[in-house]
Amino acid sequence: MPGKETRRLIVEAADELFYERGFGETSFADIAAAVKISRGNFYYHFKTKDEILEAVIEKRLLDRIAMLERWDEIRGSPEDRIVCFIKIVITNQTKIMAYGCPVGTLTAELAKIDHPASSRANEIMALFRDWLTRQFEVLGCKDKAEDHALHVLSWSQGVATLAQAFKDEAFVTREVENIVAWLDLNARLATSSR
Amino acid sequence: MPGKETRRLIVEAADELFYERGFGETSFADIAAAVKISRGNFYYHFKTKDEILEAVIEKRLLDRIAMLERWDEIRGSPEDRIVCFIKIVITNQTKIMAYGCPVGTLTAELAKIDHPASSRANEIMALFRDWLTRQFEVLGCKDKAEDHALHVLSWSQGVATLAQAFKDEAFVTREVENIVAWLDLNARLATSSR
DNA sequence: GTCTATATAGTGATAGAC
DNA sequence: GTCTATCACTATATAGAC
Repeated sequence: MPGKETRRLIVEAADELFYERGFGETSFADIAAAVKISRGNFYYHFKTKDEILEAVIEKRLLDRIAMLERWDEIRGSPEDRIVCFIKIVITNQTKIMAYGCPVGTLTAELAKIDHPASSRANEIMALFRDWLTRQFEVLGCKDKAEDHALHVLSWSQGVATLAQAFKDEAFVTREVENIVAWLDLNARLATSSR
Repeated sequence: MPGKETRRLIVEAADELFYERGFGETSFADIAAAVKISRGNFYYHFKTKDEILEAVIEKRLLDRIAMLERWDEIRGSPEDRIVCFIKIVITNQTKIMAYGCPVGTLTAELAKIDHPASSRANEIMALFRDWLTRQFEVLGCKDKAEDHALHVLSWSQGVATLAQAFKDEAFVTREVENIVAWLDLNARLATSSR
């Protein structure tokens, strides 16, 4: 069905534009122009701006779930998988330097204006937290698993914010080395105490 | 002169509103309403929205410079002063949970839309970086002073982002304890190697 | 210095032809 | 399912009276 295809294209374009410009600074006209459809047609697929935001958040959630499942399927230790997460800041460095972290900047923007979809956006952040917690649990960090998860997540947000502000590649590399060393230390501590 | 007073009130109100709602989501009408003046009068003091943004950034810079100078004047070690910086996330916890870090969220918003004042806003971030670098230098962390400065700054941004997303007070407290322990360790290493 | 009135452009959203 | 035309509203910004 070609109708669903247009809808998919709209969500895809909105996803990019919300990331690159922010939700508030992106207009229906911007999205319609990107998909090359009229503004009128736009409203056949989405009645309100909040509706398209909800669709974008849903897409982002599903994308991240798929990514984490791929990492789970990779043979390897939970430590390897946490390193996968850490290295996102290097993999996506160029985009992060330009637009920040897609998850962090959206949750911050929606929380600021107290938008109804704010809690929905937070689910993406919570998804990462819970996935990281599980990895640290498997690693053997029983009672500290969630603390460590939040620490790594918080670290990634801080690095993304400063990468965007200073565009300093060496800083990102150095911080990745530091946090991987921290992870190694905790992994060894957890293994030895078993 | 009462003219300067109105201008000051406008900048003060804009500063708050830009923090609480973001720059893009704050209109002249919002600011005028907060100061209780007409929109027309507003334009006597500021010709464009960028002009008031520049004034707000200038005010924020001066406010932070004054804060750091107060800390510098406090008798105590550079370690004590870095702890002052670290504890901002506790001092301003309530506001951070609602609106994030005023410095981090503004730099992120302006960088995203590639606003002309983006680099000006980054100066506030750079001010903290340079001040922290100086503290670490005095502490004796010669070649690692700036690395450590960026690490602490990045840490604060990460904590602010997650505090806003999860509103988890225990997380903030725990992270402060961790980074203070990290600072203590580095301070002792630097002192012993002198 | 402050006001009211207004110009102009853009926003989200709707109606109806094809 | 896609379009054009249009609505009501809000935004930044200006002109001119007081």
